[in-house]
Amino acid sequence: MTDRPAYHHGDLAAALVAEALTEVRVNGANAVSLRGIAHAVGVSPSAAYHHFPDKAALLQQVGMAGVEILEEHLRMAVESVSGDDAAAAVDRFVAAGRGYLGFAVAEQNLFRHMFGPLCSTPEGHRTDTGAFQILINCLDDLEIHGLLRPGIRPDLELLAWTAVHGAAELTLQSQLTPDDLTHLMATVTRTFLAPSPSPSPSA
Amino acid sequence: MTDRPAYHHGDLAAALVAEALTEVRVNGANAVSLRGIAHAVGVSPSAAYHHFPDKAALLQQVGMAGVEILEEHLRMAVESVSGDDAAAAVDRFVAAGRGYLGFAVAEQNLFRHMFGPLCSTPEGHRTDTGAFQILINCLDDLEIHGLLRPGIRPDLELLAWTAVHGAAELTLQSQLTPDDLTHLMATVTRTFLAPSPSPSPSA
DNA sequence: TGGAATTCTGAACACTGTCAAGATCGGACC
DNA sequence: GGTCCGATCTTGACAGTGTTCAGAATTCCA
Repeated sequence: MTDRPAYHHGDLAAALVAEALTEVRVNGANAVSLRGIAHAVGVSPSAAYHHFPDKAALLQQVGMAGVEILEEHLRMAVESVSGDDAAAAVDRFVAAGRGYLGFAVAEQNLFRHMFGPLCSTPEGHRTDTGAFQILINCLDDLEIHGLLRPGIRPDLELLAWTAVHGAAELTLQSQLTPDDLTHLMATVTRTFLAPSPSPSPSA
Repeated sequence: MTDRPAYHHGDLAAALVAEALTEVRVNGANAVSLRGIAHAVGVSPSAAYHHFPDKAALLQQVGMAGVEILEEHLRMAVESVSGDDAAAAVDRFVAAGRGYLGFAVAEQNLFRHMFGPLCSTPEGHRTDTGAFQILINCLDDLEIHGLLRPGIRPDLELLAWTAVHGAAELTLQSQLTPDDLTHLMATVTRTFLAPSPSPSPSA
C-alpha cells in the first residue's frame, strides 16, 4: 500500500507481469523487451531474474493472466442475458460464442499470445480452463430445457469449441468477414439445437 | 548451377528463404536469426537487405512457402483416394480434414508461423489460398453424388473450415487428444452428409 | 543488535537487426 | 576492346537485446 518502498518493491513480480501484460495488449508479444518492462516499472533489468528464470517465464504468466481476462469477459457476456426460459438459454449460448469472438478481435495481441508457442502447456487439458467450463454450463442449460437432440451433447461440445476458436483465429488472419461469423453462429444453433417448443411464428 | 559463384550468388533471395524455411520448421520462427541464416548460406548479414527490406519480409515469404507446402500436402492426401463413387467422395473429404490436421501436427512450427502475426495479410480472402479451394472441390464432389443435404452447402463450407482449423490450433496447444480429433471428423460427416445411397449394411 | 537471507544495482558478455560506405562483379554501350 | 554503371556483396559500426555475476543495499528474524 505504500507509495514506493524505495529499495524493496512491494510486489515486483506482479508489477512486471502487469506492465508486460499491457505491453502485450498494446504492441504484441514480440514487442516486449525485458529491459523496457523493467525500466517502466522503475527497476534494473537484472532485478527481474530474482522472480522469473527468464523472459519466457514472464510471458507465460502474461498468458495465464490473459486466460483469466478472457474467462471474466465470457462470464460477463453470459451473465448479461437474464431469464430462466429456453429462449434465454439459447441467447446465453450465442452470447458465449460472440463473447469469445469479440475478445479475440478486441484483444488480438493478447489472444494471439495466449495461444502462441510461448504459452503452450504440454500438460493441461481443456477442462482446466474456466472458459471451457462456461461453454459446459451453457450446454447444461440448453439440455435442461430439452433443446439438445438426444446423444448429441459430446459432439456439440467439441464442434462448438473448435469452430468458434478456429473462427477467431481465421478472423484475425483476415480470412473471415463479420458476415461469415454471424452465419457460422446461426449454422451451429440451427443445426444442433432442437426447434424450441416456445412460440415460433415463422414469417 | 555453378558450385558457388564466389561473389555473386546465383539466387540469394531464394537461398535465404529456403534456409529460413528449414530453420522455422526445425526450431520455430522465434529462433530465426537473420545473421544465422546469412551465415548458413555463406554470405554477409547485410547482403540480405538487397533482397528484403527487413527480417519480417523474409519471414513473410517463408510463410508463403509454407502455404504452398500445405497445399501440396493436402492435394496429395486427397488424390491418394481413388474412385468415382460416393464412398470415395466421402473418403476424400475425410482425407482432406485428416491431411490438414496431420500437417499441423507434423509441421507445428511452420504451421504456427503461417498463421502467426508476422504473416497476417490484411488483404487476402480465403478463396485466395489453394487449400480452401481443395475443400471446395471435395464439397463439389460430395454434391455431385447427392451427399449434401439441400441448402447446407454454404454452412458446411464455413463450419468444416473453421472447425478443422480450430482443432488444429487447439491440438498444438495440447487441448485436444487424438481421440477428440477422430470424434470431431465423425461428427461433421455424420451430421452434414446425407446417408449414402450406397449399400450400407450397418451391424 | 547482529547476522543472514532477500532484493536490487552496475558492469559486462555475446548476440541481435539495421545501416552507411566502400569493394567487386556482370553486362551494356560506344 | 575499353569504360562506365548498376546491382551485389563486405566491412565496420551503432543501438538495443537477454542473460550473468560480483557486490551493495535493504529487510527479516533470532
